[in-house]
Amino acid sequence: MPAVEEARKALAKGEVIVMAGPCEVVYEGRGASRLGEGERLVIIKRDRSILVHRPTGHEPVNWQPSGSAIEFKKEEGLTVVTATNGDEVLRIRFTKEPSLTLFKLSDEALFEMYASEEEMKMALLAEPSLIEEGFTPMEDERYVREAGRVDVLGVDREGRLVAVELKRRTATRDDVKQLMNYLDVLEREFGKRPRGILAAPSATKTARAEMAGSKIEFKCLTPKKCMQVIRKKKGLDAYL
Amino acid sequence: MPAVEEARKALAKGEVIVMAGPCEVVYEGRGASRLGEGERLVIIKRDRSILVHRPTGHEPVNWQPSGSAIEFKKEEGLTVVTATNGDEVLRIRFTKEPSLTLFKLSDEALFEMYASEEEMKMALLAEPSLIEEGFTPMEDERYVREAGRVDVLGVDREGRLVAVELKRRTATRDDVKQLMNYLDVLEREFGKRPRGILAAPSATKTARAEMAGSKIEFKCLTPKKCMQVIRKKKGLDAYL
DNA sequence: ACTTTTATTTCGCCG
DNA sequence: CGGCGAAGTAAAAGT
Repeated sequence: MPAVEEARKALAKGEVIVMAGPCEVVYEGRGASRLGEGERLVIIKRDRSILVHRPTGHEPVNWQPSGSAIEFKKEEGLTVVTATNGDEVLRIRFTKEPSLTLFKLSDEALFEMYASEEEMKMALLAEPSLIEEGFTPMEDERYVREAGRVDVLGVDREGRLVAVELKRRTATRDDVKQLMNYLDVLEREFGKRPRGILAAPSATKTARAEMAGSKIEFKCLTPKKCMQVIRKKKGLDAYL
Repeated sequence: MPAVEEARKALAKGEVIVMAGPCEVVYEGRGASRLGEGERLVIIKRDRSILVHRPTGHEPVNWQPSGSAIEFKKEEGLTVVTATNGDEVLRIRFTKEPSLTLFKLSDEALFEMYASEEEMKMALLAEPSLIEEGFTPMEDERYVREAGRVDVLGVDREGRLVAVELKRRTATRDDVKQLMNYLDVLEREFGKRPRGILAAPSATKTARAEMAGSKIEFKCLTPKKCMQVIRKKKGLDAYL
């Protein structure tokens, strides 16, 4: 079966196609690019995204996102692949017949990015100075009647009660309000309003405004930093 | 030959390796990620960059840039690939023996991004209003003694001489200075200082400051826009 | 659906 | 070499 036919069928069957061979590549769309003859890998995925990879560099030299219209043609005896997405066109012209490798891949797994909020808390408990010098955690996940759970409850160097709310991504105004809720309940319980610290990699503008108006403090804490602490801790544990 | 051995040799020979099979992927570095079992393509290039591609999505789910330390191992009978780059580690554990496809690719071609400056000039000559309404090009690449060449020399709607300098990328202060040079020479030649227009997709802050201080005008002109004009022109030519 | 923000951003130029 | 800005940014989250 000719390579062009085989590729069309494979794409229809949802297989991933890898073509390898000498080709010229032209892209025109938001920008424009030209790539002279050379040997590359062309990868076409089942969602009709396409990648052109040179033998070096971890980024594709050209590509088209998923949902592109992929066409396999023979033009003057040469195999041509075009991928059209709106007014953007990628055209790959193989100057010699490319090799064709097909892969039937099944992949339903969940991709989890970043350290989890749980891991961030572990890091914080292992290294309380991530919040501030002299911070001492007292309770992990303290249950606050009606309001829910405070991530970490502790005291600062001057003995003041501190409620810490952790977020693994940009903190929102809702997160600030939730922490305010905890502070309200804790104030009634202890007779004195605790400090409130929202620890997150960043905060939205509205969240910052809310914090400014309610005396809640912000502490920048990234999952990355937490991962470093956890790994350091692990390394230490392994050493001891 | 075992796949692990074969992969090592291929990498040493500068070949591009494509491994396909069910695997689990763990990344820890600037961030951290976990990807459960599923079938993926793993591409290892000769510059020791590595990509993990799921069957959909045009971006790799995990990767490591060029210059990573790539290791192929057998652990408890399973093939494991690790790529280490500084304190970043990518680990791919194949739960079944992966297929191994090797590609010997030679690619020395130049990659040209954007429309060329030449193409931008063609567009401008074909559609002078890209500069401003009433602009009329008079000379293409006018040689200015000692100073070099002005991209386009023309007159505006009020008959004033205009020197246009084209850049396909963000204009720098040096570009402004070059245009000023042309203006100086043209002023001596014509007895009157021409208008100077720098046409580029954007300008650096320093370039903008230099323009403000030297009465040089900026006209935003993108390669994309020029490509559109060229294509429209081509379409018209084909029609006539 | 549109806008804003993030990213293991990457990449290039500027200072 | 560090910092800043753009990218055919892409992709996710907020509005």
